[in-house]
Amino acid sequence: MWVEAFEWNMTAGDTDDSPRTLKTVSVAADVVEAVREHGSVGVTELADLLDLSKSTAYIHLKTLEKNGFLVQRDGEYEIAFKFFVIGEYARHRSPLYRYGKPEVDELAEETGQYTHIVTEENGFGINLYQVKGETSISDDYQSEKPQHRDHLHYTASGKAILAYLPRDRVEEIVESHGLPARTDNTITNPDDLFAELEAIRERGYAYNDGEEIEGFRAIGAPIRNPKGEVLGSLSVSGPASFMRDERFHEDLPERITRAVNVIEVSLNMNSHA
Amino acid sequence: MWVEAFEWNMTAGDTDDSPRTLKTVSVAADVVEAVREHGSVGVTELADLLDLSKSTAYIHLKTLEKNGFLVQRDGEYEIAFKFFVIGEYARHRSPLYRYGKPEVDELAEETGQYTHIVTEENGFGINLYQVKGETSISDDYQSEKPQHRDHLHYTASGKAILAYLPRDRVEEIVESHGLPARTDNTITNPDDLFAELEAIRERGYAYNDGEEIEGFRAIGAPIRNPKGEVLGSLSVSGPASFMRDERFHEDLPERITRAVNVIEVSLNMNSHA
DNA sequence: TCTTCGGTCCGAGATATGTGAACGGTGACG
DNA sequence: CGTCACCGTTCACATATCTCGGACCGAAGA
Repeated sequence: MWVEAFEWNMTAGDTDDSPRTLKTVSVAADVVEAVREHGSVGVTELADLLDLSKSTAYIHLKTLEKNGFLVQRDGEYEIAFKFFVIGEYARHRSPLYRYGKPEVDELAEETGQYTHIVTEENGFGINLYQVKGETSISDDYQSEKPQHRDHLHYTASGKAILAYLPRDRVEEIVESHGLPARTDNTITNPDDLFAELEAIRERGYAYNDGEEIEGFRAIGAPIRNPKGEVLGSLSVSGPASFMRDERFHEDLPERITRAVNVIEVSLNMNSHA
Repeated sequence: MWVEAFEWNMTAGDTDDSPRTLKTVSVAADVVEAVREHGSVGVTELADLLDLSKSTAYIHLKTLEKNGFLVQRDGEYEIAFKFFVIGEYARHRSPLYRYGKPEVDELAEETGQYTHIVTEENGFGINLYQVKGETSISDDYQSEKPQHRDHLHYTASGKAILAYLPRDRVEEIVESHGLPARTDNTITNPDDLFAELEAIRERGYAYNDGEEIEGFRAIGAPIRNPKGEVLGSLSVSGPASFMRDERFHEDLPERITRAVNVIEVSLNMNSHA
């Protein structure tokens, strides 16, 4: 019996579902990530950052530049707009975006608050589209540093999605990404989370009461296909002072659910099935 | 004597300005490109597409998936939203976007027409931000298939940029990307282009009269830094019926130039220099 | 002028990559 | 119900390719 097969370098705990992967490409991915984190980097800087030899760092940067993923500005390498172009392509390809956008626009107009459409990828929430309503306060909230990828467990949209994902999928996500706290109200305990998700399923939509940002509330409802699979969610968020009483507990939920229905109908009609 | 070193695969004509590049990474880049072109691909399909062995195609797809650049949906691989996330990051990092957006919004509001902010990368125009004004016709124009990367020579914004790039840079661009025609009015001759660019410099802004889309006109003005380098451009476009007479020849140019000035001032103020 | 630091380039050796062939599962079709 | 065809997956091997250290070069600063 061949025990040798177990000698692998995988940082203990890694499930060994390992189709061989290309090391060079993974390094390149690390380079992109590093460049993104640091905004702009030079050759030596990157080498230190990733523990590569200068020559390796150099060759990687040059290759990524040649392929259009990085550009040099003032001698330093930066993320190229190619990512933006491809990203926009991916977004516009998504039916959720295409059919969701009009509803988001309308909801934002009506409520005057931040309105989002979110989907899930690799256990994170992707903020596919977001509109800042007229009444929305604080330009700096999400305007300078917009989070286009975020944890799912501390947003209304995220929880709305989690509530309708298979339980084992949620467990996987919790395990791999954890439940980091953003405020004192953030759910950080798996049991609490599952209870919350159950409540959401009973209610049909999710609340967020200061779990991401102190003083901010949100309501999010899942968008599902006929098979019951969740594709994403629609949510409205605003200051607690605005999200109160009937508006928070009746009007908005009703309005959001209606918008979701419209989106779901559009999705089904156009899903040539 | 090892002559073998000269056997290189570079498709004859390739200038051999060869900082060695990573073949594997370039293949991965090709894979991404292929997936984007085809929307979604399977293993065998990709192998045929790029003349790879099935196993190689497989390994590349898996690697890109593991690194988050591709996702599997219904068994086929697609572009992941990671591109969108990184792309949004790049966009928001750009001062041109940050300081240009408010002006674009305002201009679109005032004119009711499509308003764009464009920058250049690798000889192409990148549509950093675009708003569809209230009066803008035809939802399908650029709504289903938004071009976020386009040639520079047949748009007002593009020509405004070209006019203020160094001449040899423009020649490079023309040489590598050509001057493909979009309509009968598209400038397809380098000499004509350079004459046009000269006219733009004298005028201070660029016109587009049906060179991209029949019946569509546009005005674009360059956004420059104190050193005189062009960073991008601002443009308004609409149907010829709207872009006429004084509006086309005086009011709009004046209005756009004013907006450009505002942007330039913001840029300079915040360029901690 | 000398030093430092960053980017560029090279040869060599280790190893990660590309490949073809084989396997297993699934759906189509007779 | 059995067979075929197709697709994704895996393996072991030969070799092309990556990584690395070290050397070079030009610019900036002391």
